[in-house]
Amino acid sequence: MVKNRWISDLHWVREGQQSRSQKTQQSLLDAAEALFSEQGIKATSVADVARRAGCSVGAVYHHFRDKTALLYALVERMTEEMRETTKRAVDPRRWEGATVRDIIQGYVEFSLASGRMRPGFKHAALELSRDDPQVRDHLGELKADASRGVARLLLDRRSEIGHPDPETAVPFVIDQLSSMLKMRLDPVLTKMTINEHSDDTFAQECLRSVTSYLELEPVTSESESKHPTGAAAPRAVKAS
Amino acid sequence: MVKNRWISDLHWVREGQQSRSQKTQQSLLDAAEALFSEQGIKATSVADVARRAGCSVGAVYHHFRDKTALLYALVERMTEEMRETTKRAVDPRRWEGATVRDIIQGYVEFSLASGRMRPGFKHAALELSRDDPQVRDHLGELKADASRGVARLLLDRRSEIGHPDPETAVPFVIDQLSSMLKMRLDPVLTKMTINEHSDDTFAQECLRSVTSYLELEPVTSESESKHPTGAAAPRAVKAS
DNA sequence: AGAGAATCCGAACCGACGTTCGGAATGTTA
DNA sequence: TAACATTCCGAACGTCGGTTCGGATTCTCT
Repeated sequence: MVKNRWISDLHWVREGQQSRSQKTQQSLLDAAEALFSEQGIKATSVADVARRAGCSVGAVYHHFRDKTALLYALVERMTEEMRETTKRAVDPRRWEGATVRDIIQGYVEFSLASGRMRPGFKHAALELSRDDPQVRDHLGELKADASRGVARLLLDRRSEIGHPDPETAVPFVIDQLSSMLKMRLDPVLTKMTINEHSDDTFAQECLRSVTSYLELEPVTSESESKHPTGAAAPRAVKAS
Repeated sequence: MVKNRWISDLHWVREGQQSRSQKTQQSLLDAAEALFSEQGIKATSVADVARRAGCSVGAVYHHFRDKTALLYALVERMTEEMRETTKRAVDPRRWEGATVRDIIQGYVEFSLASGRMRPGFKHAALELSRDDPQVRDHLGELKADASRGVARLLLDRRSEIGHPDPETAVPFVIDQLSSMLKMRLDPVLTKMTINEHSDDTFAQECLRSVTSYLELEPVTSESESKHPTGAAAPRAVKAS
């Protein structure tokens, strides 16, 4: 007799008793993530997931109440990761001594690099958020958190900013940058642009745009390359 | 006996003989467009379309070879419209005497206004282009055409531009603007921004950003309000 | 009016997919 | 090893939606 106990907070995911259970649960999640990101959510059947994970449909339903529970578990897993990553990335201590310019550059490079991880699944999550307002708000809040974090970093350096109204300008540039990055990172949306520059010139032009909009003082030789000292900020993947 | 003649160029849409036929074909297209934009493509069944159009499933299949034919016909209808609209919008004669600033402002206002027409269906078309590379390229080319049109208008006025490399800078700003506009216009993506300004301040800030990036000369009283003289450019819908 | 074509109807068909369930296989405990 | 729980299997079921098809209805032309 199976104790039908679902972990409500985790959206009807069963808590395994044996180590065997955890292993298949992970492989199910991995398989689902891969398939959802490759083919989309609706196009992936439960049988597909089971086959990819090397187990049966029954096993899927042993672990997850239904197909959407699998989805929610995946979204939770992903957002947890992202929350951690961005939390570290916008930690003020990490950016001590950095200029606005450094931060912007780091933001662009970081977004390009991290945005290219799990691109398909991020898209699948967005697909899910079309129908599910709860997921939409969840992801929106996550993104807004990150943006607010960067905004705080910049506003802490408002002495560098010549724009008359930094409270308006800073959120604006951040949205500006993240919009461009989203377009650039989405394989479908990319087709909608006319820009075909490498990541380097892209980052450079972003920097130039922000510099002039925020009216930062021009670069002096000594204020250059003030990247944070500790763990280096992730660099953009070089375009081939 | 029905002559089974499909119009291959129009993706297996039947050419009606009687006026009655054309009427139901139109109402089918209208119903499909409404439903696709409301619920998405996959979530809309053929029976739904038939019901909304006030006819039977059989009628649907009398006019369209299959469900995707209906889709293609709709995409074709939409792109035809868009092509016309943008062609008129970027006509150089329309912008005689206009400054770079005028054009940017017109572009933003125009995009805000036209982007809010049929938002759902545009999204559905994007959804379709996920799976169908042909549609993706088609829409991409359409968008790129528009962008190139605006770019040409701006490059024709390169004497106003202080940026050292207008060939790079102009496509960059256009992608920048269209990215922001896309985010602002997509109900899901909007959740991903921290900016909650009205259309007016948004347009204003866009203008400011572009002005400083392209290094345009500051506004003089006489160069102001040089909007095209003929048919007025569509204005942005005022935020309530 | 009447014959033949065009149009439309909707019940029936069919495959795909989510879900269930009885039992087999595997692990755990005594 | 015996008894019991956990985990897993996969055939079977029900639903849903795209598609088909034979016949009813409407139109056109003479």
